[in-house]
Amino acid sequence: MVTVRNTRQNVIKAAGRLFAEKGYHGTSMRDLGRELGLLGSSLYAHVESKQDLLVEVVEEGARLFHASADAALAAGGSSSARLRQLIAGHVGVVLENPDVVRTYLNEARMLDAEHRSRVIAARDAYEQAFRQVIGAGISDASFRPDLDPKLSSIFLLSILNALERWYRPDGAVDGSQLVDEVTEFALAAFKH
Amino acid sequence: MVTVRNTRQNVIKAAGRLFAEKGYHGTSMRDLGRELGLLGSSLYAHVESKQDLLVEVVEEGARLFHASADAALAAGGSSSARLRQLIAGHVGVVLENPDVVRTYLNEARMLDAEHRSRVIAARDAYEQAFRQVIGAGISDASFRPDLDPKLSSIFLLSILNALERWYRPDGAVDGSQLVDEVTEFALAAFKH
DNA sequence: CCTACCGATCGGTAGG
DNA sequence: CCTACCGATCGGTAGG
Repeated sequence: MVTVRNTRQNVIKAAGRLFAEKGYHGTSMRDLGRELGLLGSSLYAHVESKQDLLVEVVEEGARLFHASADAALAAGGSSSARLRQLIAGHVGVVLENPDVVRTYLNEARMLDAEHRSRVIAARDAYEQAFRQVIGAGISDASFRPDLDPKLSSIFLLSILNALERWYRPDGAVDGSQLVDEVTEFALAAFKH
Repeated sequence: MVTVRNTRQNVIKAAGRLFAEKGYHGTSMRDLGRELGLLGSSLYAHVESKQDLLVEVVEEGARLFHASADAALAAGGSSSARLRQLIAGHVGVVLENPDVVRTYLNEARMLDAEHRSRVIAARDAYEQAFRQVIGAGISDASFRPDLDPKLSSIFLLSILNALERWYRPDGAVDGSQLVDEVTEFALAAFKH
């Protein structure tokens, strides 16, 4: 049996796991210490505060989604191709980082006002990427003209953000099928 | 200035408000007492425990959605008419009971295992109502034949359950417009 | 619904 | 990362 020293990074990772599972306020520093094999008070050698841990996890979530949207838009292609990339990227972020994503989506509201408003700004920017691609698809007649870019981006993101609530990788649907199903559903709603 | 005595019902209502806003674990009995103008300890004249309050709020949420689905299916009509009723009913429940719904959707996982499994069963039954109507719509050729009833009911419910996260009644979209927009989006995804 | 508490647990610190 | 704490707050109770 090997006993390994913890790093700041794996403390943050374990915090994401517990925040996702039991919520920020439902997780004590002693819970987190137990998860890592040390005392709650020892965590302060790695982080400044409990809030600090939440900030780190949530900001990682924001970075992941931002990077995904960046890559999707940089890939170029038709508006529907870019929309497909946005969807595939989002599903990938959710499936590969379930704890970070759950904390990002459900616990960000527990942040202090300053950090929370930065998260809201990041989410708005992310939603703008979806809205612009949908708007472009309407302009070039890929999508139906009566589509509302704002509402339809919210509806699509509602589907994508809810994945964390029900999708289990050991179920009947694998990751690439999931991308296909969400994409087909969205494009069916968007087309003429 | 009048000082009114509290009832069990308005204690539960205030609990829903705070649980929705700050989360179950983020709300103390003293917070709730302050909200009602009494001491935290005085709440125990109305309820047995803090968990008891969560149970009451969450079970009310389950009842509201159950009643909505019941009414929608009892109204009869074509499969797409029943789907419209399910959607309108769900939106109505969310808009008229935002605190109860937010607690039902976000805090039910904080319940003890026994109550939580009952909530999960109630959600499954509710999802079944959507799934059956979608299945009927596929059978009678109202909806496209390649639609997956299970996944498409989840996608539609994702949109409906996310309303609590973004919709504000003082915004640009009113309740009946919201029903129309969600309905149009879903039916566009379902049609041939 | 208040007074007066209870033991347990919370986030966090000093010093090593 | 541990020892040994700290004051504050937690859910809850006895008795009125």
